[in-house]
Amino acid sequence: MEKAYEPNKIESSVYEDWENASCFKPTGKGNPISVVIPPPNVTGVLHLGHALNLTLQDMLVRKYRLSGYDVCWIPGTDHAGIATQNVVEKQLRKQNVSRQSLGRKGFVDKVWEWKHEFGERITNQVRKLGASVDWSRERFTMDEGCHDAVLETFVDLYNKDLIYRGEYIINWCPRCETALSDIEVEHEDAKGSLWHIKYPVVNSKTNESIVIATTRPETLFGDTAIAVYPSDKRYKHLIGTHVHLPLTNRTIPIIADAHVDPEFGSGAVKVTPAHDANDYAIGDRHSLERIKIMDQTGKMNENSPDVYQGMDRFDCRKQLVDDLEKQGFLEKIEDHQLSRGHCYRCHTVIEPYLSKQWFVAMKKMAKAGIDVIKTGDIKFTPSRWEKIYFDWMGDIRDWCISRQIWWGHRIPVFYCDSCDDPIVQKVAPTACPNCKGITITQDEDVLDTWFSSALWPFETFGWPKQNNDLKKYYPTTFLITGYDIITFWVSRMIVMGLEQMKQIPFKDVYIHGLIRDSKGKKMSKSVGNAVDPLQLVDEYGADALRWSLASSATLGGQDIRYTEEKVRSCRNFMNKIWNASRYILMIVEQHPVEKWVDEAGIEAAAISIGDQWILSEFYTMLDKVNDGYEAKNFALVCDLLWDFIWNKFCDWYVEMSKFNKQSSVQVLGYLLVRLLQCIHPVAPFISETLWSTLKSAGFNHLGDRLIQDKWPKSMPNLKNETIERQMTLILELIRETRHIKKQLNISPAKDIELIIEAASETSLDALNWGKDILGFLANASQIMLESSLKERPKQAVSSVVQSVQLFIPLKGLVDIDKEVSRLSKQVEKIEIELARANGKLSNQGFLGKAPDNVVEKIRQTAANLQDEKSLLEKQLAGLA
RNA sequence: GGGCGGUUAGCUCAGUUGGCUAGAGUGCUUGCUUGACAUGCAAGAGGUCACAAGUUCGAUUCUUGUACCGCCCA
Repeated sequence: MEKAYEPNKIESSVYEDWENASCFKPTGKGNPISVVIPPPNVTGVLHLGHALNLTLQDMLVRKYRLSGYDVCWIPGTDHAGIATQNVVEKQLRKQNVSRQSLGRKGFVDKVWEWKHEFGERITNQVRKLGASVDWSRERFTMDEGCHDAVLETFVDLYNKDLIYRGEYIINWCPRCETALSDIEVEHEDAKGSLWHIKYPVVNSKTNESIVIATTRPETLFGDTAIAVYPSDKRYKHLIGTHVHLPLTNRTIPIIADAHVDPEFGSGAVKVTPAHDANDYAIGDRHSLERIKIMDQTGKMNENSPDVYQGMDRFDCRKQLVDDLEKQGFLEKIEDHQLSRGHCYRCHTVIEPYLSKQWFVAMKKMAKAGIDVIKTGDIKFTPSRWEKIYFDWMGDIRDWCISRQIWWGHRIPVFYCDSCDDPIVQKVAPTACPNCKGITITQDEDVLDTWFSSALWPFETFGWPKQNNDLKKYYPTTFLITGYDIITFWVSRMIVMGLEQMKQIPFKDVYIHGLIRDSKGKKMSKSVGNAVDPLQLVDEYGADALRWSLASSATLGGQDIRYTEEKVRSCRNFMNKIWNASRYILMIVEQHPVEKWVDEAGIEAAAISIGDQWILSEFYTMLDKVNDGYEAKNFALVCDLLWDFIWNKFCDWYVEMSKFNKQSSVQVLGYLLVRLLQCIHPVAPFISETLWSTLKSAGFNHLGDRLIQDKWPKSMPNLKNETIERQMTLILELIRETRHIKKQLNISPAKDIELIIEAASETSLDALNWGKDILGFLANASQIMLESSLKERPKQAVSSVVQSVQLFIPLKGLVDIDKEVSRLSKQVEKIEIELARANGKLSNQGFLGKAPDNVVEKIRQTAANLQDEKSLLEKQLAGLA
């Protein structure tokens, strides 16, 4: 074995072996457990958030697999409509090719080419992280099966009046040239202006004008009214009159509408029904005309005066404000804070735009989605996300699902040239069923990507085809994802699962935090603070990265600050495990084992008290680890394993075992095997590698692969609290002895003599069996143990540990003054604690109201402290 | 404007229904080529648990308020 663990030499071959041996496929035995991966964007690259997400799923999946379940974990990728189209378009632009010049079919072909070329990049990254997904079931949200599921759902929902088409104000991205759903718009506070513009009243004898305040002057050409609050005294007399629309020769009416806020700006607002959602509503109430003044790229169109036509909306704003001012229409400009919507894909400012789109009637379906959480059929961890979910679902708006792009599932709606009714069906009709017309065109739009991801938990198992997988694995067992896509994805899967499957899509939803940089900033490519997980895998190994992420996934689901130091420390831990194994193998080589014991034989093989202690500690830890998995407390699981392996097994037991290697070899080997089983879900590569090393080095009883082995069995009979407590005393005595040596500048290696007085029966007991260990690890070849010393040893340094007196005779090295000061300090410390305990015990309220066991504990503490204090004082007196 | 989360050691974070002397990793100090590991070993130092009030025999933990930081929604 190498002196240090070198992950990059072994990881890929280990993974290949698993894959070749079909280790990731369901065994077909045991209770089914099923999971679907949140499909990453097929054209994207893996970031640390994916790494965290995959690690957590893989931990549960591997734990379930070891525990004998029939685990089916489905991988896949998402076609990510707008994002992918943007990426490919950008590539084409470099070759001076536009999407339009290729035509729809040519462009879509290009995207498929791209997908075939780069799609494997991301799945290989998933492999690098060690995710044990069943690649034979890999899916893509645009593959044939998913396409069929999408068509089936669309047609079905349409027939049930749950999908409809209508002309409304939607969020339009003028750069992507498509509609977006409400949640695809990111709102940002921005500094803007409030322009006050004068609209001259028609035929006014007093040359009166009405001043409106607007944040978007360029939409002026689309104004079809001015609205004021009905009882507003300033404007009441003008209601019903008309005003000149500045810079045009149109006139528009002044209307009264109760939704106008008289406090805002001047109290009068311009109404632009085709470019603002509120104005649309006003326009609807007053039957106003809707005039679109921009084209789909955000440029002013033919409905604006000639001079502005073709101008970008923001250039137009500048020009228009300039012109208004020159012609005296601009009253004033005020600073104004506003919230501005941006496209979540390209960050362009969203244009509210009147447009005919397809919608899913979420309002009608939301209640069922809320109920399954209320009843507890679906549980969110941490539960606070349930409230977020309720808020969103309770106030939901219908979901705009049509996108004016080419890459995606084309909407299965067909229009006949000769009649009006749309034909909605999975297969393109050859003739119109109404009028037999044969000129039929398909709807140009594709569906929102999230529409297909919403079907992911059942389309991946073959739906709408009914098959065994679907029967066996739906609903899935759990879902792990980040809180940023609860609304985008989780909520929609729930709604669609209930609608199409009549069953929830998953039972447990674990929501983890997002990964941020070391300063708490969101990681992003454009800011340049994004970290490539693959680079970390190369440098530190996948296991180290996985461990660092899993140990940050606490129950609270807080965001995680990434630091490379953390990964490095986990790499060190992997190396520790590697070297502990290396040591044990060396011992096994020196002391070959004929037959390794199993659970049935380990008790008899645990000869020394150290053996019994470490087994007890191990099984205590194992039970806690099992509870940790139950609670999905990933960080706790990691901490428990780390603490046991490093701080108990390596630091103490392995060191103790050097006292008698021959007798310890069984327990060393027994525990090493079980530790590898325990760490396998978090650190699959190193554990599998060590497993095969062990197998070829005398551990003949091991199965071929750890991944297919078993999770360790609990052994309550090997847990022994007394031994654990007694060992604590021995370890503390060792520590205290080393401490004294250090304080007196005595080499730790120097052999010394120990004189110990243990007055109580339990401590005397502990020392009787533990004194060999004490002597060995504290370098004391002579130990004198008494229940009661006749006199204080002369020329000795002393201390008290758990009411046990410790003397180290050191002729000529004892400095009385220093000893007095050292022991006095200890007394002082104890006195503080003692005062606190006695304070409680003299408090009638405490004695009367605190539970008996608590009172008893404090009594015991006080007695122990008192005891230690007296002993220390006795030692002080003896020094004089 | 509404909601959520956070504030614990120099740094990054745990802390399970209120109860033994508040923990870990990292960093720091000191000493170690101890026959697995310097990616290590040993021994240490380091905290008025943001602040204030309240509930309680008892508050890092529960309630309210304040301050600051972050996120989501409008």
